[in-house]
Amino acid sequence: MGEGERAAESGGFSATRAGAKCGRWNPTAEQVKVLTDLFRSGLRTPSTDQIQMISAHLSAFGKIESKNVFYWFQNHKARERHHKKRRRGPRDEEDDDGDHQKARSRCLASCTKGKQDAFWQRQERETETLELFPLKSCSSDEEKVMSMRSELWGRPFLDAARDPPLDLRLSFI
Amino acid sequence: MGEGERAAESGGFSATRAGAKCGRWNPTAEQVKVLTDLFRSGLRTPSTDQIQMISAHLSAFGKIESKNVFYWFQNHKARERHHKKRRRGPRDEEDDDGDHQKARSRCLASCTKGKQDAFWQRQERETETLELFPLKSCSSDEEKVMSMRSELWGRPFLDAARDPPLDLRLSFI
DNA sequence: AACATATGAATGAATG
DNA sequence: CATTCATTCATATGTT
Repeated sequence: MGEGERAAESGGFSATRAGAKCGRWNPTAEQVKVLTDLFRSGLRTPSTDQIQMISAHLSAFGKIESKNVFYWFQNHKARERHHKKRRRGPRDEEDDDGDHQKARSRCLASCTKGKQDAFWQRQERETETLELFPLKSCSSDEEKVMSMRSELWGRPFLDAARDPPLDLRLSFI
Repeated sequence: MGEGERAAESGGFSATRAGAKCGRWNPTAEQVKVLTDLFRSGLRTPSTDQIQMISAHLSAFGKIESKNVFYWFQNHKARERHHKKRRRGPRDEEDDDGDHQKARSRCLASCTKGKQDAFWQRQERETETLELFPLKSCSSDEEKVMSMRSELWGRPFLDAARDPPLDLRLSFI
């Protein structure tokens, strides 16, 4: 935030200065104003329709697409949350040099997830006798029913070792 | 930025950057190529066996797990589906998608924008604000559907600078 | 210019 | 299959 006003508009039809470069959307001050207002009003994850409406309204101030609105809310929400965490009082929290915010993230939540193995961890030995014991049990057995829509394209037990990478295209469809 | 973690793509492609930090899978260019190729070939929801095989093949290009393949197809399908809003003639099956490889090597994908249309792009009607595309395309033809689903937003407001969009705040929350 | 920061854009991962 | 969260990449901009 801070310099929300990139360069302000020069009056009439400024639209997108930077946008003229095919690059990314550069919101105008008015657009940011409205978006921020909506956000502060409690809107966090607008639905598709909301996005459409907001985008339509904001197009009055310059070129804008629906995805811009979507991204804006996503980013704003995520960023607001991560900034909240970084707020340490007066030099407490032995944070590093007190600058890098990306240092340690929620990595643990992603790493430690020894969670339930989904179906993609198919075990070959399933051919044996029934050995389908849910190791964890008690918990929700994550059985992805999966469409199983394979049209019997067969299982050409292709050899994945010495193959050109493109030839497998013919194996699946 | 990071601590120079991204300096691994000097060579051909990012090697084992995914597992460097508990992070997520970072597909290589070849992997993306194969996956995209499979997708374009018609594969939408690979079965467990297919996932296994694809993963096995793709492991030749770098570290990969079955779940990565699974998620990749899920995401790709979901994000490609909403761009499926094209209501054009029966022809034009150009699902040109093979340009969305960033490969993490260079900033080549600045304007490429593989157009992984997501749901926020449902019925983007491409407001006629300022059609200023100096570069080649950078825009998806799919966006010009100009759905007239709402005459409310269908008006061509180009100079609605005086229109206070504050009232829409009450409409959403 | 280099550097730092803010932020738009993209996508992997996960959940319902 | 949809919706959302998390993380990263890329770039515009401001500061030194």
